[in-house]
Amino acid sequence: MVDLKFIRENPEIVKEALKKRNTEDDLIDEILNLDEQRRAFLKEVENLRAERNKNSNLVARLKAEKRFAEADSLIEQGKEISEKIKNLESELKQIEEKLNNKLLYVPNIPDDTVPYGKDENDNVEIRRWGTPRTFDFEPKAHWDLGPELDLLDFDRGAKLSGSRFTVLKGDIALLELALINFMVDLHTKEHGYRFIMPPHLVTKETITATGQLPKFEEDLYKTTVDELYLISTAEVPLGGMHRNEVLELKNLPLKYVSYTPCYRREAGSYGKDVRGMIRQHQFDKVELFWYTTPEESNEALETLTAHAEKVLQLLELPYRVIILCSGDLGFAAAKTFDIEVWLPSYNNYKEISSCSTTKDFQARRGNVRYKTKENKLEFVHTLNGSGLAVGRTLVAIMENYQTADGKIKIPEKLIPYMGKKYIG
RNA sequence: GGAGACGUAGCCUAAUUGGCUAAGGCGUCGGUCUUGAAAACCGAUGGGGUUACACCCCGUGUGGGUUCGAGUCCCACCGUCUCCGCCA
Repeated sequence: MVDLKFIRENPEIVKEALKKRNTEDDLIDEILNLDEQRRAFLKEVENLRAERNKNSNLVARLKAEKRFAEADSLIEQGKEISEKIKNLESELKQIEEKLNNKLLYVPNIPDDTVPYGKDENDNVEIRRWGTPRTFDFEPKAHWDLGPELDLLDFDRGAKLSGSRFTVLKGDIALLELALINFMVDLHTKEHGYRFIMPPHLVTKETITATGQLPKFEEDLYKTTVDELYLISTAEVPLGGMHRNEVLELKNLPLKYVSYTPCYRREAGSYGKDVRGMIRQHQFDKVELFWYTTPEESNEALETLTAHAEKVLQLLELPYRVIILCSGDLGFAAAKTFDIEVWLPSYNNYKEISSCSTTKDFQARRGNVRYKTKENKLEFVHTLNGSGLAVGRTLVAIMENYQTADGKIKIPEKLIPYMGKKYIG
């Protein structure tokens, strides 16, 4: 959530930010208008409340002095005041609800260092690592290789659950588990994260705090009976854990790593990545999440991104890092680095991690604060990043590590987790 | 699922049968003192309205209600604990 006060005082900056995101509409003017109405009503209500308070205090004093007749006449006056307050309050409440709802639809303001751009074509490459392998045979895409080796079963995935579901079988399922363990080990033992296993079903309040609701309801799976939402990323429970809490400065930064499946309806991605298991309704992801101070959050984004990159380096998978331009930035993010891994089947780099700072955007929505050295309560900054998307890592290994005789070599670092050097 | 107890500020704990300003402690920050620290003492320590101050409003799990007036009374919901039931 963007600070209402900030919008009020800097409407042009906020409008400009929205324009850079291609989300220009009259949202800001509506908010300013509602805010003005709200404050006008508030003033009136507060004056009446002050009058009521004065009145009832006087009643108490008169009664104590046994001046009952005078008290009775004040009680009559009090009734009238209360009636007025009641009416105004209900109008005020309606305005406030409208205002708050609008505020939840305002995306985060891009950081100054975010390049201006319209869409993904304007993202800027920052660095590359590794060199894509040159094959002395025709490499197969994972959607061919997987079924041929009876490791990926797209047909049965579709039979069980429809399109964009896949069954992982045998060694490839074990490789998925190995990857999860490998990533969690790295982040907990080398990078100092605390491992968290959160619920996968969360309340509306929780998923609103991280920014998936209310704007992206159509992308979420929702249970009907209890109105719980399936998480679309572990960012949701990790970012919701400290909702309405005050964190201790000495405990910051809090660094959490989590493994969860992620459930996404992928509404609006029809025709995108339809082959194979690049884009699924359910996929595993190891997620990194930070709670930190405003002073340290810029550097934290670099560190978090480096932690995600480390996974690819250890697996010796070529990748590049790009910074998202303003037009491609996610709703809650102020700045995002995407890590893209080399995929032979795409003959290109493909997103495997997205590392973002939301600054105080999520903390404001979730009311997560900390006490500064000066003893002030302030919103923390939150960051999140995939470390990594496990399914896509699996695909990258299958494609990049395939052999001429149609097998898959296991990356050096994963051999201890797999107990073998080849599968297939 | 059933029964009971409970929910107060960053934390812990008070508040006659509804009545003036939610008291006190701890922690934290600032100050006095000190070579430095501790102790002691003083002050500060939720949100909002007002350009800012003065001032005012709100804030006792959430939302309603009763009342001139609600931490206190009533209703619903959420959560925690205890016991019972069911269950991998």
